[in-house]
Amino acid sequence: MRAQAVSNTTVKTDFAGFALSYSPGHQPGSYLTAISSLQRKAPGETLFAEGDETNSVYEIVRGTLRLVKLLPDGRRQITGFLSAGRLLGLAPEGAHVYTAEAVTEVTLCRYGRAAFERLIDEVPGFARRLLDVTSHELRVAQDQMLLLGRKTATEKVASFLLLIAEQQDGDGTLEVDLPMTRSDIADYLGLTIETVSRTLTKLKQDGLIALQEPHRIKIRNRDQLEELAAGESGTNI
Amino acid sequence: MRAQAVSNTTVKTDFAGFALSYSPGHQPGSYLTAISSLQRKAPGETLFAEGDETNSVYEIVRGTLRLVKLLPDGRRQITGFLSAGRLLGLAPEGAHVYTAEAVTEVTLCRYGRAAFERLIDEVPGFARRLLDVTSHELRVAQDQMLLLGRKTATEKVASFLLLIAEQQDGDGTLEVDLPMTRSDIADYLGLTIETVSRTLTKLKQDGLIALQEPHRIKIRNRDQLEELAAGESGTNI
DNA sequence: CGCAAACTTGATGTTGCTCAAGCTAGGTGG
DNA sequence: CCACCTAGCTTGAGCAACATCAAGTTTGCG
Repeated sequence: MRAQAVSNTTVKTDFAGFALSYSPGHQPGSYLTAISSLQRKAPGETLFAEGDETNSVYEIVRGTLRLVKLLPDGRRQITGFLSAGRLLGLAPEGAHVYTAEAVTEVTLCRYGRAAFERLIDEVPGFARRLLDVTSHELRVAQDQMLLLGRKTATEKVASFLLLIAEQQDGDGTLEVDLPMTRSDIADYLGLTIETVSRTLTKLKQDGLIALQEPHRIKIRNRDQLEELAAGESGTNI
Repeated sequence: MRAQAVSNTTVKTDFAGFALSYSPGHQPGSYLTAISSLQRKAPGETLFAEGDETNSVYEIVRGTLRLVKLLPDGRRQITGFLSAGRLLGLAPEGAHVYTAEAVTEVTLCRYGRAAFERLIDEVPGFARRLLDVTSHELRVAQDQMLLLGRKTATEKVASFLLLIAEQQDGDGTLEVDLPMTRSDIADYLGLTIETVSRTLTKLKQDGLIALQEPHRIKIRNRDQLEELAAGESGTNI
């Protein structure tokens, strides 16, 4: 594995950029393509499963992953969709607590856990950077708890669309690409496929979004969508 | 503020112990009572509110806090109950993303943010320790997402009782103290007060728990409660 | 002892789930 | 190149879990 063999100085620089990749406006993959421990996964493939030993840390170079938790009878909760620049596999306990699966074709950069751990302890400021990144993820997780526990189906779907829109462009277009299936969206929002579909149809009928193809939506009335997502109950028609 | 004025060496030792306080079996408060920046909150009092500037970091010495997120119309989600040894206020963004309120009488140790930040950067291994703690919190948050999104009311309540039982003793007794109200439990589980009450009554009737006083329950059949909590749908009578 | 807040219990209502059918699109083989 | 076939999406009808509304009851504090 190249990441482990590489000289300390080189790795240090890479990892520093790597951690910085969480800041807004970074260029995904630009600092990583130079490193050779790249890996690919086809849509639907599993990167690692819940319970697996954690012996690697990954950064996503391109594509989208989903993090999945399952109940014994098959009920599924997706705790997040990760795309370029995101880090995963950094579990201090010995085992992964979720399954990571490719949504689209995914390119990843893989690091040996031992080497990665060593860097955390040795590279000044690196642990701090990871702490900030993880704290941010925790904040996002808390927002998601509010969504799952207290928002209505419409509010959930509106929040989801805005979340995806935000992490895709940030600026003008408002054309949003949904690489995941309705089933994935449902399991992310704690709903069923049918409810997601009906809700999207309703948002379309109300003129808040356009839905040409199932995986391509356009936000037509961002303000109203944001009011819905925020849960200002007055707006819930 | 004493924490900021204290010599570097002293603070370093305190904070190291502080971070270590997350390991199982620590003695809450033992290393902190020596530091004078202690603070008390009566039940119901607010430590800080969502949106407030983050200018302090706190460790709980004694008592229980709840972390609250609100929707504009008043719907409430509790993202966690924290007790002795837990750290809060460590938000890398400038503002708190939840409100922290005392459930019971609470004693806290307060640190100035600037001093705390300095320590993260200067004390070797401290950032790493905080990273591990935060990663663990993230793992717990993901479990809670599974609960909120996919578990039934009975499964939620069973999970909650076991969670509280676990963080209270760990060993034999199985007598659990619930310092929070039904309303708090409901807002933690994404349910209503009535559903929580009915579910507890049902668990009592089925002989899984005993409920002498509203805030004191006894686990009578841990195995079956655990099956319920895990969501093995067969067991859901 | 009295009072307010919290809890329990019951009757009814509604959101979102389940079950069921049809539709659409993309990929494959003739 | 077209037709089929399958996975995914949409739509509809009925249902169930949990919410809401409404009393009562208990608890614990002053």
